[in-house]
Amino acid sequence: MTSEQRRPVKTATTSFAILECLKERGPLGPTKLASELGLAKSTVHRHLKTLEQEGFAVPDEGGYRVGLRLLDFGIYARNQHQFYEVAKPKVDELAEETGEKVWCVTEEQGRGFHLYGAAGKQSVRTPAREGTRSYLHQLAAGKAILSELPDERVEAIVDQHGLPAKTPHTITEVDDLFEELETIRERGFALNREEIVPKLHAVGVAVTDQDGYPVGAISISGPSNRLKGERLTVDLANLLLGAANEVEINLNFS
Amino acid sequence: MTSEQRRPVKTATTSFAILECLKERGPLGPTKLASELGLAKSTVHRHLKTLEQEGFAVPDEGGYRVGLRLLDFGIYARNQHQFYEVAKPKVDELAEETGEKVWCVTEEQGRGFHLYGAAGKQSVRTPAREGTRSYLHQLAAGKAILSELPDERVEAIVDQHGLPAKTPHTITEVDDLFEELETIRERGFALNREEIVPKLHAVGVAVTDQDGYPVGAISISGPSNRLKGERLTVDLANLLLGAANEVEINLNFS
DNA sequence: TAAATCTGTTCGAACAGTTCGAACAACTGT
DNA sequence: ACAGTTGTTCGAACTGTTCGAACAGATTTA
Repeated sequence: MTSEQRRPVKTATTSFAILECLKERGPLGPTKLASELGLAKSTVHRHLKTLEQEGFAVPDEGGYRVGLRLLDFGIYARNQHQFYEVAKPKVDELAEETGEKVWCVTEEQGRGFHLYGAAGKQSVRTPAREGTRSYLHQLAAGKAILSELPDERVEAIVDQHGLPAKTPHTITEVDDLFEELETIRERGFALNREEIVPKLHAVGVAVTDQDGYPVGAISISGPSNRLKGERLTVDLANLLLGAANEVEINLNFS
Repeated sequence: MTSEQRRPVKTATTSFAILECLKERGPLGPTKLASELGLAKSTVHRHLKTLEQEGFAVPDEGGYRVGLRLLDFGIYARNQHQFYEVAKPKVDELAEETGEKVWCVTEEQGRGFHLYGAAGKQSVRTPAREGTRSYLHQLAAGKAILSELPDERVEAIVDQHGLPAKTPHTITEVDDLFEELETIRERGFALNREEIVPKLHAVGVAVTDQDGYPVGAISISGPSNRLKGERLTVDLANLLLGAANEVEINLNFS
């Protein structure tokens, strides 16, 4: 589907690489960026000035940082998903009700994107953040989405992105994944037990449109000693199933 | 300060122009984009494929749209501002308390960026959105920020961006602007009376750091027939002044 | 205080990469 | 089935990017 491209626009690619580097390694100047990316100082300099003119990079003490212009684009991208605006109030509600961290996640290009998260009173800090891109098989919400996708789509996604591991519990074999997806389809919700972060558990339920295609998923995550047993697989799971169902109905009338 | 650049990276610029066009004119294909931007179809096609590979553009029915990868960058850019995380809870609180729309805004490259907004119960819909970039002189929050900047910085900003009008009430003369800023400094808060949207009023108060430099501003906006008289210039203004003061204290201890 | 060592910036030439148009393939709708 | 549209591929011309070296400015060291 999204196969390798023959001739990407190399110049644009380096501009993006610079932005990526600014995001990953904090504020940097031309010199450090150049050595980091294996480019000439002057080349990076010219790119930075262009990025600055566009508002995508901003000079800061210690170098350049990612500019707020990108927030404009990012928020716009999020608002395009009607799933976001419908799910958001439900996510807030669930966070309030459960006290845990609640996320809504959607799929794009075979990856999971954290659209919106709400933190309940006793919620723990996780590496996830709004906008974060994750592998679908490493998320409860992601597995819930995968379970509603046609098998050939799942295969294409695995082909493209693989099944990289984050912890010893991450699913890394295709057969295991399909088995897991079958289980999820049977019981209606997905579980995540330390598959992305040690000591972190989660439940996830997919939200589908009228055609049964998954537009996203909602998940609740928290410490493994609190999210276990019946609380996880009955109380929270049922809460989520109800919420997802409501979102589905609201989606069909908007 | 940010003067015209001699030789911008033209190729990168066209990639950005394509993204901008996708944001402004909704999903488009290579053909329409090409005619819109005055480029060859094949050129746009190659750029789109590159953008897709990077996750910045995504194929959709009817063409390409802006990808969620940009949300990742945008949210990161927002999180870099400690003003955001400190002001956010206060903005929520003010929205709850007043029932109106409350924003926190920061300045970057002489423009105002809407970092975060909360909608109170009776709040009205405005063109602003999270991430939106506006001219500082058209916003209550923006004028509050300008009032705390050194005069030469204000002059540089006016030089660079001008004083474009949105309504007949927008300030368009430099002298008027400086007079207004002086008034704002005297009374401590900024007012906006239909200067950006007809029938929309707002109050804004700047938040400064230890050195007195403005890191942003908070504003309350709503319909002109509700935000007027003492409610606007006494009740809401005092509420904002208190909130801004709290944010300033919290900023100094984080 | 001056030398030394960073960093960011400018410039021209060589090369690499982008741009364009035309031709082809894949769809859509009539 | 056909006409009109859109998306895609390809090679050649040329424009624009890349690089290294040299300069200026700032910061640190002796």
